[in-house]
Amino acid sequence: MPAYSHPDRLLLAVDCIIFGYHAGEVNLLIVRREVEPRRGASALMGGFVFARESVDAAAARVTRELTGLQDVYLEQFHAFGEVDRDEGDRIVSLGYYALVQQEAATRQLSDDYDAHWVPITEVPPLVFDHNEMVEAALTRLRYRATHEPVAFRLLPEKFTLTQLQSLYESIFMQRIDPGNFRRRLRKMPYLVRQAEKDVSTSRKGAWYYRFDYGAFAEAQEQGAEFLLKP
Amino acid sequence: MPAYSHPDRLLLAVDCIIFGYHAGEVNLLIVRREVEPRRGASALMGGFVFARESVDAAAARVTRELTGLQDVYLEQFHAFGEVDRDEGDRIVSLGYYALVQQEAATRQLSDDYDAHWVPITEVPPLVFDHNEMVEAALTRLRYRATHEPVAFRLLPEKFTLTQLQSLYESIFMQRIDPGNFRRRLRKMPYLVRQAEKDVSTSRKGAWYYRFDYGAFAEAQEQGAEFLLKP
DNA sequence: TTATGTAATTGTCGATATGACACTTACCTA
DNA sequence: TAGGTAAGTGTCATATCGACAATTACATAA
Repeated sequence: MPAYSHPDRLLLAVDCIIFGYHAGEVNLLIVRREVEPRRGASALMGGFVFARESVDAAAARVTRELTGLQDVYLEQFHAFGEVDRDEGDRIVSLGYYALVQQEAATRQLSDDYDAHWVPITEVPPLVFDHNEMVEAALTRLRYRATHEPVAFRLLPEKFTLTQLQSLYESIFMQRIDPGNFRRRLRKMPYLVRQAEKDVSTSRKGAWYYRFDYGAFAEAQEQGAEFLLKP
Repeated sequence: MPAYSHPDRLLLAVDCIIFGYHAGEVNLLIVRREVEPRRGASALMGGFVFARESVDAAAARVTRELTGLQDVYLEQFHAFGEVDRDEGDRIVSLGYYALVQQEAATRQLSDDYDAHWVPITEVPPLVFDHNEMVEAALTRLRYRATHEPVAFRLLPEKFTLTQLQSLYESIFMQRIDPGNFRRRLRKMPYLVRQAEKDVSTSRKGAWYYRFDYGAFAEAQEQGAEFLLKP
């Protein structure tokens, strides 16, 4: 079989869709391309997969290079492999999306890439098929945020239920009824109320909550399933 | 950036998890490996991605080589990229699952690969991480079959509702209440009853149905969403 | 001191969906 | 013609849902 005897070797890359959350909006971290083709254009942060590096490790490395953050939540969501998707060499790219705490990432942001955050509602034209990648990443994030408690990665340790609602409104780009949303939250024993309130946005103040991963693991063992629809 | 100046070139493959359905069971098409390492062991059908071929096209080609079928439903579901996943050269592999009509595929099956069907409940040990791939493919298939009308690809043109239920029972590996399942089906205007009955499994006979893709497209435009839970 | 406004939070209620299961239908065969 | 079996429908208590009203807490203005 010729396919096996003389296989072609290809360039394999990862592109990282890095999501943050700030002031009621989910944002996307984009960079200015440093290499030809399309040098200087807006793009996702990416990099090649090395021969002795797993693809997950490559995504983690690329994310770390830009944000300085370790242990970031990363999910691979799709491989993009049209022959002409890149304008130069043929490159197959694995799409990963990352969920980071925007404040922490911004603090350690590398200066080498001219990176900046843009709201996901105002993503500018990006190179190649990167806009398509962002859409696919959002689609996957929406699914994941509904079925797994991953969205909390975008929030600080302590957050209010109103913040959580705003986050979901931004992810799903739709308004959510506060009463119904909180009814769902009230049934989650792993959302534990803290002793303090956030008094920055209202006179009454909103209770801080924390996601208790231990309690969640316990609930899961009892057969409970996370489900949080917008 | 050294990553860009001297990128490594890798072997990129596709592996196809080919599902069929026969006699109440979802089956998996596996082959005997023709090349080292692990020549002769059971494996998924796979092949390398050529330099001038999209990854989707590679998956379609590999599926066609084995089954002789064109226009097969294929969905890419995950890229497997651990460094040591293959025992020989380092190969990154894209997982695709295919839904085929088992009878049609079996009729045209290539003799070159010693292929045979095994029930998904009795998948033997496969080479490398191929068992993991099968599990991941099933997980994705379960999601897709719930939210999109793809499972019909596994059935003949005309099928009975009991057959459809058996198919879903096999995909989800759980018993389904006939009354409740049929209540869901009854609300789908794009499932059209034919004039004939299948009298092979009961004295009463079961009405044949057909999935009307035109009617489904219409329903979708009206905002209807496909949802069929087990 | 009290009224007022606003965000936070809880409660209500009719409509709809769900799971468990009983019931009916059609038809061949003993 | 009685009985068995798969096919197919109906019932009902319970859970869930969306829409929206009502209440709470508290700082500030009057």
